Amino acid sequence: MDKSGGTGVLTLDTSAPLFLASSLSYGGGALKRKQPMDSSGHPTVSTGIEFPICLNPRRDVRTMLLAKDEVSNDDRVAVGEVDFFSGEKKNSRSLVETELDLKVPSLSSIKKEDLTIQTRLHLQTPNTASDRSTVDDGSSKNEDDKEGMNELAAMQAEVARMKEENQKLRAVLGQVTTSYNSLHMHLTTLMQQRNQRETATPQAHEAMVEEKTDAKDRDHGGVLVPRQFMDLGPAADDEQTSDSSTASPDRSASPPGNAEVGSAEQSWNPYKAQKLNPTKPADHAQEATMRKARVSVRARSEAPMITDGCQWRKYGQKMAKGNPCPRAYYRCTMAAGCPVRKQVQRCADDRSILITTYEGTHNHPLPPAAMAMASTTSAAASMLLSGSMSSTDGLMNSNFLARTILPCSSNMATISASAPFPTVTLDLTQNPTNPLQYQRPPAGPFHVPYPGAAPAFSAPSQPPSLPQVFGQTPHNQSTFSGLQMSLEMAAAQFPHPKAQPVMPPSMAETVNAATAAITADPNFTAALTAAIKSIIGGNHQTVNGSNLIINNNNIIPDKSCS
DNA sequence: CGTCTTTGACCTGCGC
DNA sequence: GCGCAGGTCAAAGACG
Repeated sequence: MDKSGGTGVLTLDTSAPLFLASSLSYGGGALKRKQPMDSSGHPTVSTGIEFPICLNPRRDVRTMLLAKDEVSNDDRVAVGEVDFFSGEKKNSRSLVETELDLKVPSLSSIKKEDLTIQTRLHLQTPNTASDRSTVDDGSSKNEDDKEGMNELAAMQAEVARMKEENQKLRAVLGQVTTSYNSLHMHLTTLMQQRNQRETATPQAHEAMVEEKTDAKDRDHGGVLVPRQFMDLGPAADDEQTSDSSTASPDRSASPPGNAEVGSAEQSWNPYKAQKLNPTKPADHAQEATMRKARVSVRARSEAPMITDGCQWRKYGQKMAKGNPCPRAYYRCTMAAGCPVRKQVQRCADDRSILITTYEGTHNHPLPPAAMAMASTTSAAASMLLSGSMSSTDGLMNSNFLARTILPCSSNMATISASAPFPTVTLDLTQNPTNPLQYQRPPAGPFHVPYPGAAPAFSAPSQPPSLPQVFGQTPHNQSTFSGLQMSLEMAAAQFPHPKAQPVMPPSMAETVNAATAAITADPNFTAALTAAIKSIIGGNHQTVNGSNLIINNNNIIPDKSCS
């Protein structure tokens, strides 16, 4: 086992199936066979492919990896242990697992849950070596067996208790996450208003002051979310129920005086919205920004479009300049007035690559299969909105993320934040050398709620679960080659000289801020990670929109696709 | 008959 | 102001 450059990439030998063990273990157990040791006497696993493990380093998450060929039937021996919190390779004590160990038949069935939430308990006798020698001696074997049985029984009871505690902690984590989202969105709103106030005309400034006052009043009501997300939240649900008879949700059929319906329409069509309600330019600017935040997915697929769990209706098709393949426009039809749209277009150079660009946030409950994209796009939208914060904030966040998300790195190229619209690009086209496919994690409290949505809204009829990888038809399955948060990019603030000629300072600043905001947000990280948690492999980053590829801090123009 | 797709027209923003 | 490109609308047709 090795750790690779502080990126959290574990290098493993996959010639032997791995066991991902929980951390409940105790020393002093019988070790019936030797394990390979490194020079420092620590157990080792020979290197092979890179196995990215995405963890939130701010949580004390530790993972042991067991090589199957190092494990006997009776005793499973931990051959390595990495502390993801510090990034250090811990003293790899020989540990004997208990029944809590999560044994999985292969890497492909490792779940994110296994990697992110674990409870740790070390009950280690003071002198492991003496225990080992005692066991190996065999003279007091019966006595040891009895003690072992007693310990085992105690451990089993402890395991049950810890499982319960773990569940409680998960619930708390979910609540904290929700609260954080709400606060974050409020902060985002305030920063938006500040930025707009700085650039607004005096008249607009006055309007902003009034708007802020109104917002303050609303804040006293306990709702602290940007306007669009308010509109797309429960209020939008109200619209959905009250206006469900409307056959065409995108038409301007909103009756006068119905502010919520009108705002939903506004978010859908900002041009009409400005005509309908020209008195609040700040709101519309913000809505437009939110609406324009995009998530682009590049995946290899022969299908006309990827299956992401949502229902879409095609409403247009255009020939885009520089691409012989037409661009199709779809809108979400799972609920009336849902503002989410997507564009589907094939890459000009490689027509096997399907580029799907999502825009907007769903205003309705989603099936688990659709949660991946929904979480990703909604989180991206909110985080990209945060990207408009000052560069100082972006710098702060980038440093923050550099400290915190490095272990979350994996090998896929994905991040983009660029003009004209802030965009996150998930490049899933890199052919995976290790096409691992995670199973969908079990439903849990940790999810990315709709940004700014009240708890009531985050509890739809179908409880949100961790996003499932949006799938392809079985015969034409897209494989994610890996996800890579733009960690090095943000942390280094584009230090490489090559970056300068191709990226104007303002653009770099924008990308930095957006990237920092995106990656510093644990929810977005979680959403993105979960959305493409089958990602493993590849090793480059892209900054799309600005047509850049960022690879190990080198920024090069991306002319592959239009 | 309802839903969805197709496709030309229209609208808007932007650069010149 | 004009042209271009991106995005959207909406009528017509296809399909089950």
